[in-house]
Amino acid sequence: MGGAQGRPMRADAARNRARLLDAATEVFTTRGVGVPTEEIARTAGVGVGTLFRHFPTKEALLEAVMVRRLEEMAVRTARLADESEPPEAFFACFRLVVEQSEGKNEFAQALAAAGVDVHASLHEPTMEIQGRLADLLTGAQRAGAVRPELGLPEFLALLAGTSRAMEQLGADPEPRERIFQVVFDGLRPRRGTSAK
Amino acid sequence: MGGAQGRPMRADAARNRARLLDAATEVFTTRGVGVPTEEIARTAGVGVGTLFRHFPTKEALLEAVMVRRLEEMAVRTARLADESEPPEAFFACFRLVVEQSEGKNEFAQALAAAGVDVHASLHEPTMEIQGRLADLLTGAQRAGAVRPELGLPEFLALLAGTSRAMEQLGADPEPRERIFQVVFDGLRPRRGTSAK
Amino acid sequence: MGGAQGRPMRADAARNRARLLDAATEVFTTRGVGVPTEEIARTAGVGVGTLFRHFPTKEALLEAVMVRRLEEMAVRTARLADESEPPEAFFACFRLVVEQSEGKNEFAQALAAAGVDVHASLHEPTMEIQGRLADLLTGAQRAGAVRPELGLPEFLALLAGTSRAMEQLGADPEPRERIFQVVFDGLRPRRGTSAK
Amino acid sequence: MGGAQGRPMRADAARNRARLLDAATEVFTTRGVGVPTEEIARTAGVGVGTLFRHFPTKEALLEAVMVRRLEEMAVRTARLADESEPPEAFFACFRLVVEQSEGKNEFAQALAAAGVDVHASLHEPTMEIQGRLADLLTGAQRAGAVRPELGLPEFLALLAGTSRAMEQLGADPEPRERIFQVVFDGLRPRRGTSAK
DNA sequence: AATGAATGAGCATTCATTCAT
DNA sequence: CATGAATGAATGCTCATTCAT
Repeated sequence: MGGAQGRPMRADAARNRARLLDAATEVFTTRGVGVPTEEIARTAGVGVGTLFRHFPTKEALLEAVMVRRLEEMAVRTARLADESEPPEAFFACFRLVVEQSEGKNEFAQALAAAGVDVHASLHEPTMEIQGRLADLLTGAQRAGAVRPELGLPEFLALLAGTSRAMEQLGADPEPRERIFQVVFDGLRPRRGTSAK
Repeated sequence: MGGAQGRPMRADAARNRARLLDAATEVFTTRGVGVPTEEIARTAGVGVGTLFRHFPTKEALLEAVMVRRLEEMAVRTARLADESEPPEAFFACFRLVVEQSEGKNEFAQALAAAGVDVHASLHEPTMEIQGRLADLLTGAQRAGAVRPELGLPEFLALLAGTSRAMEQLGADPEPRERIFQVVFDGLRPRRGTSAK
Repeated sequence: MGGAQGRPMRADAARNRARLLDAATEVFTTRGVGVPTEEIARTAGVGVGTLFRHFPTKEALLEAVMVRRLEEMAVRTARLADESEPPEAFFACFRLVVEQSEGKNEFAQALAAAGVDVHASLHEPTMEIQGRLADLLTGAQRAGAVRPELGLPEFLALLAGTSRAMEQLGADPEPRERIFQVVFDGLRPRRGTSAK
Repeated sequence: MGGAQGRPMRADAARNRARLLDAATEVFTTRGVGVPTEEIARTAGVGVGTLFRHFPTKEALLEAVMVRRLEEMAVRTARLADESEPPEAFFACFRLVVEQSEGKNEFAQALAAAGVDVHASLHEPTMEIQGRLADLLTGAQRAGAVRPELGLPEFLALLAGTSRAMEQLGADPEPRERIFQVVFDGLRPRRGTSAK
């Protein structure tokens, strides 16, 4: 599955598609989803027509950007999960997802505003990541590293929230690290609770 | 200060202004900042002309909505801070601000996207709240209830992030409470650290 | 019924609406339905926004133009039918409809291409005119002035066809008159048939 | 004259040209001249590039379609004229032209809208048919079967108009026949006139 | 002061035509 | 020669803002 369509797509077409995705990611992230399509095309170094040949709708472009980010995240999450043991993998993936999600919040809102719910093409990678995160959560909880009462929804909400906090904080690494300390400490089981 | 212009503003004008603010708050919060001004006017039961007489710009209306929310928050924060002692006041205000901020995130982004930085009229109430929050933070830190290494920026970022997490979580109180538990526990000083 | 909406519409708004209809009629008739909306607005002396305030769609404008022509035609047809006796009224209305329909053919095609069938607002005046024409036809047939085997569809088709012929012929009255002679003579009952 | 360029055109090129003409005839007739060129190419089973190699312009394609139809009509008209005597030939050709012209009206309008007048390449076959029709008309008039006062322009206008009437009427043969009866009877000389 | 009609710059999208593969 | 990706001018429509009533 994945990119296996009928024809293999011409070299230049593939390059333009990639350029458009890169440009859109960059522009949407830094300047918001309100930027004119024409500007995205210009940033990618192609004409508007090309943009609309590859993505029939501005919304479709937005979606494709998100799908790609989600897929990348899925791959990296999977790799991290394989490399380390449950508790470490859990926290490493938490960091990864938070950092990869920065600037993506607006996308989701824009998409949600457009269609009734999240689009079909987003569903698959979303589910894949969520499944992996659910496994990491349970693993870390079994290992006693994370409070057992937390469910997947709270975990995902914490990811989104931490990402939002980072957006507000800027690039300076020290304050960012302090935010992670707060959240990670908060995730650990309470002494009294587990000890009793 | 505030609305002290030359004339005291006619009664019906004041009522229209209030209606517009209410309508804008409602509409922006539930349907986003992209809603046409005309619709806000209709919701308020006035014509567009009236809207633009009171707020010279859509952005100005957005700003006024935020100012009002911030002012309300300042008042309620002040009351809370007076009623209880530092550590309790700190956590109570944290809850208050988080709950009052839900749905407001998009506003801030829209405003930030428009002007270079936060606008002048927002500066005053923002400063007031921040000042109060800063006091609460230092008070709680002195009382040993909050990690001493946290600065105001991290605190504000945590507020924004927690609010974001709540937006994602919906209205069910139990998961929301678990989020608060995580963040509040994370805010407390580490055993080892304080023991030294 | 008819134009009786809630409010009576401001004077300038009514004038602009009329101007737009006039301009659209003129421009669509002489240069086809492909002309940009902007040009119609310019011809009417208003901005595009005004055009779209009055007619939410280019197609809606097209429709309104046709409705007005049909309504005018209904009125004039009714007047003619009242002034004269069946056979004369029939032929007089035939001429009238043919002359009023010139240039209108393309409209109908454009509308038909857009929606599946003729739009709701066109239905009423269309039905009114068709009803009147049906009455005229039967009246003329009873008076023995028109071949009895002709149905309403053939009659309407002949109207459209004669109008088309006139479009091709230009303004010179003599050839036009000869076309009418051919069609009118052809409409009369055959000797043999009526003699029986 | 005609298609006599330098090279005789490769076999596959000729086949593509024919396919394109067929596809264009089909598509223009059934769905109007507004259909994108790409779709015509797809229908023909070739790429757009090929279309534009054979016909430098969409308009040129339109023209070529009409030329071919006119040429076919010229051939069939000639054959009919040879097979029968003046009056019968006249009416047979009238039927033929009317039936062949259905759906073609829009083409002519589109072409007329584009250039100032009918294009050069259309001139030759148009003249040929018109000459033949003129001969048929005079022949039928000499034989006393058609009103002598009718000129070629009126005749052509009647052809166009009858064709338009048929378009409106649909495929049911009985009403169509009644239209022909009306027009043919109308074309015959008036008793009183000829009796004098 | 309130109203809502008018305005027009701005945007997403289409499509005839060109050109690299 | 064929292909179909690339192009960008053109178009219908929206919406913040102005202004006549």
